[in-house]
Amino acid sequence: MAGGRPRTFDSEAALDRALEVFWRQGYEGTAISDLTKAMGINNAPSLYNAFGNKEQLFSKVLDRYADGPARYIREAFDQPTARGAVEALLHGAADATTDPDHPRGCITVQGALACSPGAQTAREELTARRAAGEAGLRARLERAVDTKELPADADPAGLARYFTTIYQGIAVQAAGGATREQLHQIVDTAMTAWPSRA
Amino acid sequence: MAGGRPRTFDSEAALDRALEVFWRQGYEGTAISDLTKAMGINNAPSLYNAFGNKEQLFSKVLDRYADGPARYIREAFDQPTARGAVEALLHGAADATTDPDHPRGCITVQGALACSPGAQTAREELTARRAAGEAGLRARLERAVDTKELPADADPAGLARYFTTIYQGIAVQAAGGATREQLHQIVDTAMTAWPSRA
DNA sequence: CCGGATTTATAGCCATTGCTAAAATACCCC
DNA sequence: GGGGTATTTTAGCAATGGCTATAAATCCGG
Repeated sequence: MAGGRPRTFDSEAALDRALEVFWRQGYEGTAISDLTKAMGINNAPSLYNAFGNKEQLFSKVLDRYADGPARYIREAFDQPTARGAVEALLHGAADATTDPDHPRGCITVQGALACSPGAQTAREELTARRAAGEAGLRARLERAVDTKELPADADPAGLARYFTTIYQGIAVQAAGGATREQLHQIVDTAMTAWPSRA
Repeated sequence: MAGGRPRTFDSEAALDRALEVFWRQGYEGTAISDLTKAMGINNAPSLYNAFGNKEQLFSKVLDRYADGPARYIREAFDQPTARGAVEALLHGAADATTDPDHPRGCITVQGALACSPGAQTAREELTARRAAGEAGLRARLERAVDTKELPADADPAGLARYFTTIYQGIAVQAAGGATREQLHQIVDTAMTAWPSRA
């Protein structure tokens, strides 16, 4: 009743299940036994054999997150205008963080904001991913200055930080129980700060 | 070398030490042994005797937080104008979340955003405290409508959610390493959304 | 139908988790 | 100085943490 060749086991589906658990419980609140149970893996050794240790699994899960539930982030940058990109990003966040098919909030924010010394690596990985998102937004806004969509005196770095702050605040609000409609309204208010050509 | 009457042990100072640990490591990332070490208590039983269990200690720590490092929040509401109150609140957050004498961020946000089922009580307590802060802000903004500082068609509840979102986003930004100056700039941008008397 | 490769499962590592009963100690008041 | 009280200590509970060595079971290629 044991063993055999690789059963072409669907590791993507398993990662999706692991994502749900990490998303809901955070890195430190998730035990290996929680993961094996959720992933349909019977024993811890099988999990370690397939995905490495907890940190490595978490990293793979974050990749899967970016390609799945958070794909809207990358897609937002494809909008023709920078303003459209920011709107797609933030309204997408309002939807994604309240999707009834997933835990509330954003794993990148709530996965490991504060944690014990033993989880610093996970925390730093999340910090880096958040910084990467902000940097991508800044790049898009810089381009908008070049194309004159934004005035020459606009501050792309400052605006990127502001809208990233909105994004992260939305994640906290969602984790606290805010409704989807309330979050969309927050986005509308936030967009008020968009620079007008004086 | 053991025992004795109550040594009028300074429990406030001990709570301040516990606050530092919970603040930096979160509820679930903090072990009782971390707390006893930081608080200058030799044994776990002494801690339980003095402060109850972990949840109760956490709650006491949050009270101490509200009266100490986060006192600026209550004080912000004393500003003569609602706009002044919001500015005091958010600029105060920019300072407090980057105070070199304390861990970065806000314990109310990063204490237990996502956690295991065993820490739900702590999570719910933080959620409630965040909601209470938002409710206080809403009340202040409703008063501003009454006094005509805000236009009659302003939405106090929506504005309170927006500025609370900024507040919480600032906490995440601070935890991620943003500088104090960057946070103050975010606040300035956020205040752009303040309703103007059309 | 067997040998070799591979993945399972069993069992257990060592450390720590939050928490507590019982015993030992030190203090204050009389 | 003795009695009573309060506290600290020692020791340990049952459970779990992440992780792994060993061994059993299964499949494939031949």
